[in-house]
Amino acid sequence: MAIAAPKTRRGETSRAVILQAALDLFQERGYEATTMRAIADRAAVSLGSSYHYFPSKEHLVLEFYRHTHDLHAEAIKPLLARDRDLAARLRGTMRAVIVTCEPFHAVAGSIFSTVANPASPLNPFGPASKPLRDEVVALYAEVVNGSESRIPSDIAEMLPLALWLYQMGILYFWIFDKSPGRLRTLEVIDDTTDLIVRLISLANLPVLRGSRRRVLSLMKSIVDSQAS
Amino acid sequence: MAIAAPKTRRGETSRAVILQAALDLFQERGYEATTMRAIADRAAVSLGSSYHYFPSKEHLVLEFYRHTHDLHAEAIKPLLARDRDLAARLRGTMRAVIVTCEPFHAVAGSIFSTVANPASPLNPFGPASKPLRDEVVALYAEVVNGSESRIPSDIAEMLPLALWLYQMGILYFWIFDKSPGRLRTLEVIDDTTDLIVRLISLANLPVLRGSRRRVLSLMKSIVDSQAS
DNA sequence: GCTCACAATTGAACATGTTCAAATTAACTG
DNA sequence: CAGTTAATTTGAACATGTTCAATTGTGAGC
Repeated sequence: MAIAAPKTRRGETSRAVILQAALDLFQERGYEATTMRAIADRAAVSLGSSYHYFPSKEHLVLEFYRHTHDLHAEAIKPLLARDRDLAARLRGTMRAVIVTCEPFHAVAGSIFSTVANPASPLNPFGPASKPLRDEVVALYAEVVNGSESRIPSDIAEMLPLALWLYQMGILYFWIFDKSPGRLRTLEVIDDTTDLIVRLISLANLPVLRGSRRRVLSLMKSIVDSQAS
Repeated sequence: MAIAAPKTRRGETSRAVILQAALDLFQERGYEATTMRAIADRAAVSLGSSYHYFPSKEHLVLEFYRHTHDLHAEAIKPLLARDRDLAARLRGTMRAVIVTCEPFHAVAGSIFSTVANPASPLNPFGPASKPLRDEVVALYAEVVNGSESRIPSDIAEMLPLALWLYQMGILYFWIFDKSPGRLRTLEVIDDTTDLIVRLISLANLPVLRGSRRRVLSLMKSIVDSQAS
């Protein structure tokens, strides 16, 4: 799907310059307001050329998404190297998500809806976004595994995927957040990360064993059925 | 938002005929494949006329959504009148959702993404969809209140809204469900409704009191902040 | 029945995502 | 360096959602 990799020096520059123009314009004007013609103009390239490297406008969004992920991964490196407490790691990671995305808040609505569209091959569960999805899930695996908390293996197995979903939920909330400085989202992050860590520790209680087993096997079966 | 109510006999017929054409075509060909021109053609009306009654193609989707809700509400009436067991009521209601929507499965992806778009005024949390949202939440309130289960009032207060969200989650899963007869979704419904009922009853355990309070106050604060 | 304000209707025009066949340029081979 | 192949670039053409000024129909008040 990541069609038409450049085969030439010139091609590489073109691709890069188009992508940069798109990222800039998305940020300046938002997604809908940015036309493919405007992107081509700013990149000093013809309309057709843009389509040579990016099969659709949506594919540029996917690149945008990747861009923010890279920023995010970079931003939390120190935290993950330093802190061993699961709650702190999770909280820091989530805070970094929205801090990283803050410059794009105005655009994020369109981005999100484009990516969430089940009809699009770019949707988060589809094949086209698998590479990026795997990276994000791996990042959460590191958040979990690098902590000193001892997490039961059945939970640890599913947790990264669940946290990836959780991140999407937080982002969706953040998109709607009209509070000054998006402080509301930060509060929600603090509350929910605490809650998650607490629930994980509670999951060992005998009364919760049954539900825990059900939840995990449900998640597992869902993941498996999607994989096929 | 529901712009331009017909003021005339002729106007009413036109609106109805356009809507019917749209619903039919959405079902026959899917959302994207149905052009506004095709709708106008089938309705034997000009392109401009369609826009007189429906400000955009998305608004036709909202009508589509309302249509399925009405079907659903009708379908579960007997169940809600008969059965008093919460698990049964919830399970039946959810099963009816996907049975009702089954004819539209092919279209549902586009519908969902259109409606989920945070940038659209039609998104489920926005003002334009409030009337319908209120109806759906009220329906889940009836599911809960009509049961014989004694549900703590703090939970009962939030539950209908939570179930509305849950329904959207199930629909999202169902859209991706490729299993024959969408049996996978039915299984997931059975599992999750059981789980929900069980968790509600567990919520009275002393160890869970803290988490329960946190979850509910979090939900409440989110709802309140959205309302303003 | 006449008139007039307003509703309803129309279709051309516009903006924008996308496609494609043709032209141009780069890279490689002998 | 000449020639050939493949990558790149181009801009015109297309489809479709949307807008709007102009036209036509309708019904209320006299």
